[in-house]
Formats: sequence, C-alpha cells, structure tokens
Amino acid sequence: MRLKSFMKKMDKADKEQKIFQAALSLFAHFGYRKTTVEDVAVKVGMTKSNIYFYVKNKQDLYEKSVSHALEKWRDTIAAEIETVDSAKEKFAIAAGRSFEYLEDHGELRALLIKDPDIFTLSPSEDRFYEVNRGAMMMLKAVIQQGIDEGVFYPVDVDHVTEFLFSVYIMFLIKTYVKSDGSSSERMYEEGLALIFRGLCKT
Amino acid sequence: MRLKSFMKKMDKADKEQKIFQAALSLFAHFGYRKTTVEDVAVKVGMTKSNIYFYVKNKQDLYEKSVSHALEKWRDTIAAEIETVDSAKEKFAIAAGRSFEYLEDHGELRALLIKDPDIFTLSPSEDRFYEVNRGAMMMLKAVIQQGIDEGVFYPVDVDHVTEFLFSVYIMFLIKTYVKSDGSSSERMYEEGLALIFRGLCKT
DNA sequence: ATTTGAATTTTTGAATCAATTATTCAAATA
DNA sequence: TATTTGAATAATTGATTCAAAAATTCAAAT
Repeated sequence: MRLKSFMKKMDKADKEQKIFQAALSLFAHFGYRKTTVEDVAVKVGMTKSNIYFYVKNKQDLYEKSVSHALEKWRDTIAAEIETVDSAKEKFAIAAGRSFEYLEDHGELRALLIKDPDIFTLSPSEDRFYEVNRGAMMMLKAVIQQGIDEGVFYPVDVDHVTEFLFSVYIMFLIKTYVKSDGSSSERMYEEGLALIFRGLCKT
Repeated sequence: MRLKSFMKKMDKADKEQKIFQAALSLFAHFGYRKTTVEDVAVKVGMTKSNIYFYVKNKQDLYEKSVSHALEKWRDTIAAEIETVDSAKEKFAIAAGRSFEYLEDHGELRALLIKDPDIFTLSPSEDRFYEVNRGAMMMLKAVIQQGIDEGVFYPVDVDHVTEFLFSVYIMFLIKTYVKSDGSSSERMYEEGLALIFRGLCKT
C-alpha cells in the first residue's frame, strides 16, 4: 500500500530522531568509547542489532547523531536570520544567537568538550564539513547582501567569509572547548565590534 | 678569579645554545619520542649525562629548546618593529614579517607540524606562555601607540590585543599546522585588511 | 519493512617481560 | 669550583599474550 509505506517512512524518520537524540545524550555524558551500542539500544528501547538497521556502524551512529544536532543548530539560526531584513541585522543575529544557542544547549556543549575536534580550523579534516559548509554559505549570503545593499565594503566575499567563519570557530573553541577564566566574552564583543567596523561603510 | 668565572659563564651560555640548536633540529626531524637524550649528546659532542648538567630532564630540554627558538623569532620581529616609527607601519611589519620569518625557517615549521600544540588557543595550557605573552605585549604596545597617536580607534586595548593575537595564532595554525590546499594566504590578506580597516580611523 | 536472538568477529585492557632510554651520582678532570 | 664522565639504577616503551567486552552479521520471526 502506498499509504502504509508512507506511514512507515514517517515512523522510520521518527525513530531515527529518537536514536540520534538518545545517542547524543550518551555520547555527551560518557564519550564515544564509554558508550556502547547496547547502551543506546536500551535507552531507545530496542535491541542492539536493530540499531544496525538504521546506521552502518558505531562510527556512523556517532557522526549521524552529531550531524543531526549541528543541523538543528544551524537551521535554528537560519530561521532567526529570516526574521529580519537588513544585512547588518542579519549579521548581528548570526553572531549573537549562535552563541546563545550553545549557551542554552548544555548537552551539545558537553559533547564539544568530550570531542574538541568537532570544531577544527582545518576544513580537510572536518568530519562535519557538510553542515559547516552550509553554515558558512549562510554567512556568505549575508555578506553578499550587505555588499549589494551598499552597506558593507565590496570585499572579496569568499575569502572574507572564510576568514569570518574561522574567527567564529576560533571563538567557539576559546569559549567552550578551551575556556580559561573567560574574559573570552569581552574579547568576543570587542573583536566583533572591530570586525563590524571593518566591514561596514560609515 | 672573577674574570675566569665570567669567561666560564660565556662558555656555558654558548654551550647551552649549541645544545638547544642541536636538540631543536633533532626534535624537528624525528619528534619528541624518537629522539633520545643520547642523540642530542652525540650531535653536540658530549656525554648523555653531561646534558643533565644543563637541563633538568628530557622534557626540560625540549621546552628550553623550543622556547629558545621562539624567543629568537620574537626578538627578530621586535627589532624590525623598532626600525619604523608610526604605529601603522609597526603593525604592518608585525603582521607581515612574523609569517615571513616562519617561511624562512623550515626547521621551526617542521617542529610545529610534529607538535601542533606548541600553538594553542588556550593560554592556560600554553607551554610557552611566557614567550607568547611577550609577543602579545609587543602587539599591545603597538596598538596603544596607535591610539595615543590618534590613528587607531580608542578600543579596549587589552581585549582587542587578546583578540588580534588569537587571530594571529589562528592564522599560524591554519597556514602551517593544518594547511589545506591553502587559499589561506589570500584569506590572511583579506582578513588583515578587514581588521586594519576596523582599527584605523579614516 | 522491521525486529530479534544467537553466532561470529573485532576490539580492548590488563598482565608480563625484555630491551631501550632516562636519570642519578660518586669520582675524575680541567 | 665548574664541568665532565662512566657506571649503576630507575622508569618507560613496545611487543606479546589472552580473556572479557563490545561490535557486527545474519537467518529466522513478526
């Protein structure tokens, strides 16, 4: 039946969600090695072997779980950016809300600390390249819009985007992964202001 | 004898230099684990046990060797900064020559690749904090001078310095430690231009 | 199409041991 | 006195083994 198979697909997507959420929670608490596929299965109420119906192997389970969380993050910011019109406002929202989101999601934060290489300065060893590339394209669109509107300097969009995204990753690392006493917030504000000034025509 | 003990001190400093250079070269080629204290001793023409007259242990040998190289780097830039007067010029020299120096010193570069954590975004886990702090203070002085001269915006010097130094470290990591195909140079130019624009009054 | 239990393969961690390497130090030297 | 050495000791590493735990497969069941 068409309808039935459609229903089943929904179920499957739902179940995948459940698995990814449960897995993320465990990975965040205990780390990759200390969480077993069986732990995840138990938490989600199925058998170990059934997990393999949804993912290729444990590594795949991990990557899909993290990707899923990162996509949710990115899409949340994307939606918020859509609520305003001007490039300046969009830039401010992207910069501000990205951090607030992480502030509000302790589990994701815990995961970043367990596995600091989730954010890397090296695209070629970025295990979540696709998600991050998406985020970067979002930023690029904002910058391009600002240039088109004539409020941003006509910079080299690709390289400036890459630069700003790297600075963003740097801030994430400094704030959540290698957080010291953290005058890091103040540094973020000052650095952002400096960049904003360098980006906007007066 | 006063004179004699003075002479001996010179000799000692010389020999330390020799040891540090030899050690750095070996560490850069073979990495920390694969180079033995004896390798260093042989290369410098003394006995293994005599190395311990100059350093506390192998770890100390490594740290002193790297610190020594980093200090030389920093002092070279410091000297070059002194050759010009204006804050803008000093900033440009600091930004440009730091990278060129590394470009010219393959052994130091090789070392960075063997031990990527020499440069960290986290001051609290920076094994070479003192040297790096010195470099940061240099940068801070330039920014302060620019503000005093009235050519830079009156920014929060401490936090902006910290920000710029972090960006500098980020570039080093991206360019030499995690270098991809490296459109990294172009990104550096664009990012630097953006920052410079955000820093300088028009 | 999804789930399961049981079987199989792979990985991990602890334990052992020999060889290598780091470190100490009393005696020698300059 | 400052520096160097050889010889002795202590600590670390790497290879190997092996049993337990965990990952993965799959034929059969729902």
